[in-house]
Amino acid sequence: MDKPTIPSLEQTKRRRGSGVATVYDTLKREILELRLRPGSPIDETNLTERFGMSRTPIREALIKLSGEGLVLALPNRSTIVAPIDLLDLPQFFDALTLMYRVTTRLAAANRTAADIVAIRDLQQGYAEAVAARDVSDMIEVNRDFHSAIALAGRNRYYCELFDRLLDEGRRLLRFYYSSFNDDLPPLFLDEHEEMVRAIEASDVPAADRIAKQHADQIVRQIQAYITADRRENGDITL
Amino acid sequence: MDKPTIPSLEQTKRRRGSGVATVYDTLKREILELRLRPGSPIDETNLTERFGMSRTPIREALIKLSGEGLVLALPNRSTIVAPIDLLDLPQFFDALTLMYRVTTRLAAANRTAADIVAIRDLQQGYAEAVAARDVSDMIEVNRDFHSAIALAGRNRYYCELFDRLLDEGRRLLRFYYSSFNDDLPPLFLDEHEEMVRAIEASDVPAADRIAKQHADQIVRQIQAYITADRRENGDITL
DNA sequence: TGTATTTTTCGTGTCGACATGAAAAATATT
DNA sequence: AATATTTTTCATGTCGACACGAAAAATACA
Repeated sequence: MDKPTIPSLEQTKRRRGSGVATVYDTLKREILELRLRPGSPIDETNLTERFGMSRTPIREALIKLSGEGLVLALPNRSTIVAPIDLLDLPQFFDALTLMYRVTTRLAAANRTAADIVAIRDLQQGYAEAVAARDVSDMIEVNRDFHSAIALAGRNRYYCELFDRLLDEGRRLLRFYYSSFNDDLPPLFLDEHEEMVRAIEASDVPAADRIAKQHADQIVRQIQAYITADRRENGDITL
Repeated sequence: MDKPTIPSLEQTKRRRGSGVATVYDTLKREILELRLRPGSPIDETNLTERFGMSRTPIREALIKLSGEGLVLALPNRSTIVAPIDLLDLPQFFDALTLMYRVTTRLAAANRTAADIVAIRDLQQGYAEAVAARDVSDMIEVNRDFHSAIALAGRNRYYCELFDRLLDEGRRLLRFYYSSFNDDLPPLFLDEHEEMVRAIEASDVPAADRIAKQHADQIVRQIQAYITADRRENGDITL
């Protein structure tokens, strides 16, 4: 098994303080893209060789990731990539739906012209990813799109929780789409467009309605996948 | 100025792994109780002497605290205790109110008998703190009371955000009550009692209504304090 | 042969020390 | 005297090494 990309073997003497950031960003991305399998152990000593730095900055990056729930630190034992617990899904869906609604409402109420530009930009990027049939990009841009909406709502508490949920959702979506390798995931372009229009029009009730509808649709899709009967030997004669 | 309590000068060789936990717990408590003033710098070397341990575990504790927003790490400069930004208050109140409602609703829907016992226990503790006129205890037990309700709601995402908000609220309440040294803060005993009853009766609409009412009252009180006219020389003849 | 006990392995938790860069102090300049 | 520049200070960022403890391997025992 080949290791995920080694980010910098060139020992060009990193900027002071960039060590933790590098490890943090790299690992976070790999975790969210499921390149690090949920539940798999993370060995500090390995990372030492991989990133070409001492254990201290690696350790600090892991602690930060642990604070965000992306890894799980087992005392005196190796840290592991946060498992995806399917039993937590109902909680997750509930929180996700609420945050979709609250952030979209607030965005409709508080958005500035600059916010609209940023949101439209990301919506455009999403459309391009859809056109290019690039599932990876679609997932990532979709996340950024909703995060930008939350940002326009101007509530850092919601932003933080929502970002965490969206990240967790990214892992779920990866999990979900990985089984439809050639199939394109459903396109949210229309709903996104409606959402942006409601925000731009400062129409809070409409924003709330569309957010709820959007959340419901996503939840339904993931649920459908999870509960799908994937037994391949169900029909054989015994 | 005397330093806050030195927790362990006895060098009884702490258990492995307890270092970070000690520093984390101690600092967190001191921050929430405003014994460490918001915005004041935290010197790692000082803590080294104070806790009698190397900088590594202290550093890791600070990183954890930073992840929870309790301290702010300035790159290449000293970490500071998270400032209380009064401009963030509207956001804070909005999120707090929503979380009060959501967690209380969920508690009414999902509580077990054991949850009720735990909640009643804390309610009892709050009553005792009120009777003893111990403001510190009141603030702390009040926080635990609502946290227990959230726990009964069985949604870890809400629990996490709510705990953070309650912690931040603890600092605000401390700030608030510190100016009424001998005055007792308003007693929420009745509202708490109503809340527990709604949860016990699994009455979601009632739980929601009381939670909202409770939140509104707290918000109004803090707002009243903040906007209070504290000019002491307003009436002098000039 | 299967289970209990000891030994070994090896990764984490902690330590002391050095390097770096930002703030403060000291000096030079107008 | 006031400002600009250099020097010094010192806390942070990073490093390599040791210690402890848990899992795994090896051994003893039934």
